[in-house]
Amino acid sequence: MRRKDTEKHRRILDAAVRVFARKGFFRARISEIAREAEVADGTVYLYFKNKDDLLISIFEEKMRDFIAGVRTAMKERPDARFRLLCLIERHLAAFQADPDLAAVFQVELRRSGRFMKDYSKDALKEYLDLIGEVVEQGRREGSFRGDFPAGLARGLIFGTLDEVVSAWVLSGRRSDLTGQGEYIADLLLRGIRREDPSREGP
Amino acid sequence: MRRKDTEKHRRILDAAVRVFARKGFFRARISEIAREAEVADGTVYLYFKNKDDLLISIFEEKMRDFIAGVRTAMKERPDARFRLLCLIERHLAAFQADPDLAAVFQVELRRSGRFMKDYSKDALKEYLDLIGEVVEQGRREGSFRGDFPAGLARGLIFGTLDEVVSAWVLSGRRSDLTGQGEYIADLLLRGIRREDPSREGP
Amino acid sequence: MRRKDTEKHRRILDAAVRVFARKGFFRARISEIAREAEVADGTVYLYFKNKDDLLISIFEEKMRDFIAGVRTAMKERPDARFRLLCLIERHLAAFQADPDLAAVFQVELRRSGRFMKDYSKDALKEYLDLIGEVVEQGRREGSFRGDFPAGLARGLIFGTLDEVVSAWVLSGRRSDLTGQGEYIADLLLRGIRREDPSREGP
Amino acid sequence: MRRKDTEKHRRILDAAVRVFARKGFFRARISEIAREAEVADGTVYLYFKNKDDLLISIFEEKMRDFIAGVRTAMKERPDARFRLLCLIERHLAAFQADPDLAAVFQVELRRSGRFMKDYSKDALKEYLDLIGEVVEQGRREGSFRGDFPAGLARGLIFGTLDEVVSAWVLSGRRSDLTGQGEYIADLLLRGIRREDPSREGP
DNA sequence: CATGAATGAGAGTTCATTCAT
DNA sequence: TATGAATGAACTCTCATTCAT
Repeated sequence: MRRKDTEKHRRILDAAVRVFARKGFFRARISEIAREAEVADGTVYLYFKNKDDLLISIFEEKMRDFIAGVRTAMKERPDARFRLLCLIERHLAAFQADPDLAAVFQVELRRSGRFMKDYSKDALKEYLDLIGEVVEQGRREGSFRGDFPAGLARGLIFGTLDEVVSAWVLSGRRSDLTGQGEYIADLLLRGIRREDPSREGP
Repeated sequence: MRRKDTEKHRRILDAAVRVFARKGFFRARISEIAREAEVADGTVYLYFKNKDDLLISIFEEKMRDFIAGVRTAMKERPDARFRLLCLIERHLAAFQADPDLAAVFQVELRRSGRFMKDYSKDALKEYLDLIGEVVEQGRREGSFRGDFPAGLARGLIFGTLDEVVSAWVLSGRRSDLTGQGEYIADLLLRGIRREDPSREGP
Repeated sequence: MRRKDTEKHRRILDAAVRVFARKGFFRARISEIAREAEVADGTVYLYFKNKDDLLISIFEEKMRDFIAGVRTAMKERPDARFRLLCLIERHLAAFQADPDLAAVFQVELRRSGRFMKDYSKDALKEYLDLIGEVVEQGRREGSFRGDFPAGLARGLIFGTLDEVVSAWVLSGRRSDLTGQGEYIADLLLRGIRREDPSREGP
Repeated sequence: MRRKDTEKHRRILDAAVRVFARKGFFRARISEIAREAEVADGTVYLYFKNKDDLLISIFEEKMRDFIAGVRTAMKERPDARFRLLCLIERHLAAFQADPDLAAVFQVELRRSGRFMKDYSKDALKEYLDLIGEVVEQGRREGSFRGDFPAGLARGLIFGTLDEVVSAWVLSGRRSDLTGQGEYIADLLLRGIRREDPSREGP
């Protein structure tokens, strides 16, 4: 029964992502999400409080899974620079693999700042914290610069990734997103890595 | 009477921009737009066919004014490179000056591709044509490269500007948009200008 | 100015008959009536209190003209039987000559008994009285039977005519209405005329 | 659950008949129909597409029931002449038993020919076909004349019944409708029956 | 847990009527 | 008088949400 719950919950959430991406939040109908999830309309309300909660849950649950995935993957890479590269690649890959999710994250969730501000602070903050941890580690290890606020580096990294994905979504998701990972990593690392002292030598 | 018509039309359109930006298209209520324009609900329908038409009209009328402004300003600058710089600066300045308009253009109008595809082709095409004219001029004058499709240059210029503005809107419209004009112009010109032959000399 | 008033009043009333016949009372728009009468919307309200009043006025004014016409025509025919024939023929001819008016009288005015009951009693009563006068005259002259209530004869005559016209309207106004006058007159007269005593003689 | 569906559907339809008869189609409010059917406003739209569909459904469903009833009753009467009498009596009785239905059929449904022409052709045609079948049978049996188009007899029968009911409705539904059945049957049969050959004998 | 029929608040829109010009 | 732009009440219809089964 537990498993069944989880499975139905997941089906509804995934159906919601597809319908929100296809129709936009307001044009999406609960009945259409229910039909696509192959449950009754009322069942949606056994798993989610209301339509808004469905949107927020998409954000929080997908973020939680994503963050957990990034943490796991990063464990295998001790070096902060590689951990950052890993994070960047996973960020891009996650959206490239699920363009509907990308549409919902980059467009629907931003529509009215209310969602981000009122409800979804925690999941976003956890992601920002994860980025912050990598930056902090890089500083401790001496590979990242320490001469500017750590929050700035965190914002730079997240902001760049976010803008790249938004541009990709708004441009019709035609180009290759993951292919840009290396360039972005290179660009970002040039900005935040400590200048190689060996280059300064005589 | 003519002036009054125009003035009320303008008041409703501007109120719609504000309300659409604040609430999003779907959360916006005709009654709120009417109240903000200080007219009766029914008056909105004397000037616009329906709620959708209000959104489309914002696009078309603002675009028309913007394009007319760019054309006028460009007349004073004979050189294609300066004309391009002028266009870039005006594009950024227009949105910076009216952040609500930016929100409507970059987010609301994209929601369902239908608007752009079904209704607002003409106004957008006219802008793309204007950009195309500048490219064409630059090629005739010999200052722009001619070794790739003209449409590509046009798309590069519009796409870059559009992405920059979208990123600015989605990031909360905090940064300075016009300040980026020179960099963008520099970047774009590096891509499309003809290599200076004098630098290749002995 | 008096003439102008009258002329505009008439134009609006005639336009209303046409539009009511074409669209039905509820689908008819004041703006359409005004356009068809070539006056401004507001002008309609200088001559009629409101939309209902327009319908009632059609009934009352057309009835008044019709009754006046019947009275004039009847004066030339001293005999009650010929007067009745005259009335019948004019009743049918009036509607045949103006099918739009027929549609309004037989359908729109009946829709909700309210009009007939609340507003238009007088004009209708005057017509019933006119019929009653003819019946009364026939009785005095000895040509009509006197052995049943006068009101019954009046009702028989009006009811028959009304039913014939209604059937004609509802059937699409295709057949010839006036052509039925003689048969109707014959039918009615057989019912109400005094049996010819000469036939009873030995 | 099936029974409940059917029962609510029926309640709404019957309430609509009453309210349409009382107020006319345009003055009738969905909210009033809902209240009279003891359901919520929205429930009306679970069973009927819109207000127009409600009117059309009244026609089609009542016609279907009526036609089925006539067919059943006619089975017990093998003779075409008695079958026609049966049809006439049921036609009149159906409306006499439900004067509200009569008002809707004879007045509301005719208002704008659109309903009859665009939507309700099938149900009406089925009734005309039923009448046609009786005429055809009478001809085969030799009791009805065969020297004029069959469609004419069908039109005569339906037209007469329709006019009689319309007249009854428009005159306030005061008189006895069913009582006229025999006269109407007699009248119609005199017109379409084959002259009795025995009367012609020597 | 699951269902889906029922609910009813609330939206966009129309159009009879008014009134400043 | 005549106008027609402006009004806003009132309508139909949608759809998120509930709850008896």
